[in-house]
Amino acid sequence: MSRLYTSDESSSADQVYQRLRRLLIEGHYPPGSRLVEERLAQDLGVSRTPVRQALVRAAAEGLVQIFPNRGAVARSFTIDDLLEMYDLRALLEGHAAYLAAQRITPDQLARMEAAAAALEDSLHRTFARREDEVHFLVEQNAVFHQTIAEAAGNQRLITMLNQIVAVPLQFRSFYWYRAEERQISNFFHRSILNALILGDGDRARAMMREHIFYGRDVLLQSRRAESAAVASGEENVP
Amino acid sequence: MSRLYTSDESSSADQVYQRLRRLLIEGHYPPGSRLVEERLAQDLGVSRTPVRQALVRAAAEGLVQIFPNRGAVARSFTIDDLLEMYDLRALLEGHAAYLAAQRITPDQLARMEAAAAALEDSLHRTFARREDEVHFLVEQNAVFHQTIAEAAGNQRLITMLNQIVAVPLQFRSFYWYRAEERQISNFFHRSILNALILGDGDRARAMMREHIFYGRDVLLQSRRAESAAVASGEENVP
DNA sequence: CTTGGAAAGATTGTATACAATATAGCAGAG
DNA sequence: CTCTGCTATATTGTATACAATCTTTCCAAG
Repeated sequence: MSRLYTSDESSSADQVYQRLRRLLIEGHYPPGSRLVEERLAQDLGVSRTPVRQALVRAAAEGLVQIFPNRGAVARSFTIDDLLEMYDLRALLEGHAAYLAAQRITPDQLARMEAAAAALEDSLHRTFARREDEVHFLVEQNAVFHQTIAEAAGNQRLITMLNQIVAVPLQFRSFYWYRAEERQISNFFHRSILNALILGDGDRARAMMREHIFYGRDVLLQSRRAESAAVASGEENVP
Repeated sequence: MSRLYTSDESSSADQVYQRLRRLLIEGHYPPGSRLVEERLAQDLGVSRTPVRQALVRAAAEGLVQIFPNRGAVARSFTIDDLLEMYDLRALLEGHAAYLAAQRITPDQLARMEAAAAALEDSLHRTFARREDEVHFLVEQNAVFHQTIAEAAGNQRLITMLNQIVAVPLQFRSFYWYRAEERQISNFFHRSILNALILGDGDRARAMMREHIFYGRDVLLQSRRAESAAVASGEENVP
């Protein structure tokens, strides 16, 4: 029997899905907005067929909600939703850190070290646009966390984390605004890194959990401030 | 704006997905077999369009693998895959049990009690067909575990557990064959139940983890026996 | 002025047709 | 006899057409 491809999935209207996902995460199609298939098809330059598949997939991932005969809506997150997700994230990433402590390779450690250093340096750098800065920070942060998941050596854990972390950036970007929070975040990164170097899984888990709960609290704080602002007369759905 | 439906998803070719899922879990279309769209369409009495969507969804859930331009295959699980899944299941269900200890309602406890009792009684009952027995046991067991997930009060946790537990029954059914293992399993159920009644989250988690690891070990043992049998000249893919 | 209901419009759900791609089988050269 | 390349077949991927369903609008009755 001829060998089937080893790769999971790639190329073609899988790209439609990737683009849709990106659009959702980056905040075009804001939470709560309707996702009319024809419109998406035109935006992405394809027919409705691949769009539909992408929507089904995004729904399975929790990024959109599909109401039968009524269409898809970019998922909106209540505060309770965010609490649930962060709770699971702490559980899963904490576990990932625990596992990683016993298996991480020097190469992976180096990658994490580089990401942590980049985040620290960025405090003293200036960027052309605020957007660029946020993008850079989000990316380096993703490298740090994804490397841990990778080092844990559990493919399904990686998949689950990708699902959980796929919350629209909109909700997370403010996180990177203030210097104080970034410094604390950097401190957590260093603590986690140290624990991993020492092979101390318990400590790595504990620090990772605290790191994530800290992020959650910052998010909720700003979320509350935002909803207060909205309550005073600001609208975001056309 | 008129209120959108609260229900998540139901009715229509969502049913195609449910049926496909069932077929996969129950072992028609055994692991590794090709899932040709047209054939599935005929089997289910619809066109390829809804079948394709169901396949995409099943792929997102990990039940099938889709190879671009080459079609879908009922996912086959290596021993490592099973280890990964049980590791996560212990983590997630353990956490669910921990959370449930603080929030479970008398009604939910009663449901679990009934399921546990049904599993105990079944040891002394006779069924018309072995199949019926396995079906009954799997169902009661599902009630027990799903109620805990429900009591944990985290919707996303429920979703994730559904994904993890969706391993083809084929792999799990043997689990119910021997009386000794069933007795031990029942004992774990009672231990978990007690911990929940007492509101002791730590113990509930610990017992749940052991329960799941025990199931894993039984599974792996029989899996190894089975693969030894296959090695001696038995084929299952036409 | 509000409410009920029917018709028009918009959008989703499914089937089918066709294009793109991979697989298998066969022929011919080495 | 084996290996390479070409053609035929099977299957997937996408677009489009039409049916089913929901939403909105408008008008009449209360």
